[in-house]
Amino acid sequence: MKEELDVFHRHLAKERLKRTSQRDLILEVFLETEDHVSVEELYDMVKRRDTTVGFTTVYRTMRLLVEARLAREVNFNDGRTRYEHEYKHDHHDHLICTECDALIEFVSPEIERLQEEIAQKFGFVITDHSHRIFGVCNGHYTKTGELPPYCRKRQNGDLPPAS
Amino acid sequence: MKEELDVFHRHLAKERLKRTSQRDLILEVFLETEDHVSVEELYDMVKRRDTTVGFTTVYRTMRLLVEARLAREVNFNDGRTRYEHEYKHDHHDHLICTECDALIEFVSPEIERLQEEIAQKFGFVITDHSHRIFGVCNGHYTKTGELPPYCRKRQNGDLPPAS
DNA sequence: TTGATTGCAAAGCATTTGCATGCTA
DNA sequence: TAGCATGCAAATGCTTTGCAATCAA
Repeated sequence: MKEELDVFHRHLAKERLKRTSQRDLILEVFLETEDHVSVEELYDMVKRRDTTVGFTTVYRTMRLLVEARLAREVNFNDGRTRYEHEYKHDHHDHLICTECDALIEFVSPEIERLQEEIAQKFGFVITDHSHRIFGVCNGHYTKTGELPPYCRKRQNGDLPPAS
Repeated sequence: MKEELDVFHRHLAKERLKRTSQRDLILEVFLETEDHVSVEELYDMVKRRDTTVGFTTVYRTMRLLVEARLAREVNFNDGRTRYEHEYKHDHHDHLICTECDALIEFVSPEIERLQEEIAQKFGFVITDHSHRIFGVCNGHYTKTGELPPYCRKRQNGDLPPAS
């Protein structure tokens, strides 16, 4: 927590921006959740600690956190941008259950390597990527209906079909 | 062209929906472009042939084409949904240049296989996936500034950074 | 005939912007 | 003090919906 705050403040200083209580609070609340929060969800959480913080400020602060490489935008096709921790979190991709709010993070060095190969073949320099696998999780096709333990719940239950 | 029209009409019949001149025209125009068109772009193209067709009808027809598996939604983070041909077009993913409108389609059976492995490991049944690699294409870091020939132009030049 | 389709206008949503006020450096 | 930040309201941009008129089956 301490470390991320330092990173943020250094970023603000570098950009000649100002440290404010709102910005600090939003970062603090963001760091406390391991969920993939939307601005609205984060706003609700922030509001519980300080009712005066505005919606717009959360939007603007999330942009700053992305610039400071503390947050990373993700999109699960539910119509809103979500954010996950980026600082000292290895890159990963997502398995997304379209039947429930199950979400699994996965890492595949082999896929990353193949990506590089492909990019190289076409003369591309990769800056970023987004690999989303949509499907149906265990709990939704097995008879028990139980969610596998590694299926962490998402915040919003309703995902439209994949794009 | 003929074949896709048949597929469409069969889909309409199956769903007890009606064949209309607007729907036929929109499909026809969609099939004529190899671009990843947005609804707005498609609407403009349709308008040139029939000025009476409405915006809403294009939206609604694209939904039908997706249901009929003639079109596939894609999203390049430019704030609008785009569509590409799906009928008899093998699945592929995209390399997207964030500096220009270059777009490269790629296929990687190895990545597809690894995806399956990962999904299986987590008890997922894959229904769909979206793998987008954002980066800078050849023409934007080589001295010549020339676009490689396989960089097909997109319609809109301004892509925001990757999500 | 009957119910689906159309096109317009209006509504919905997530996100951004304008601006007067407030606060950091 | 200078100018960045804030929060509200209004605007934006894409997409959907309500509805009366129209049209396919």
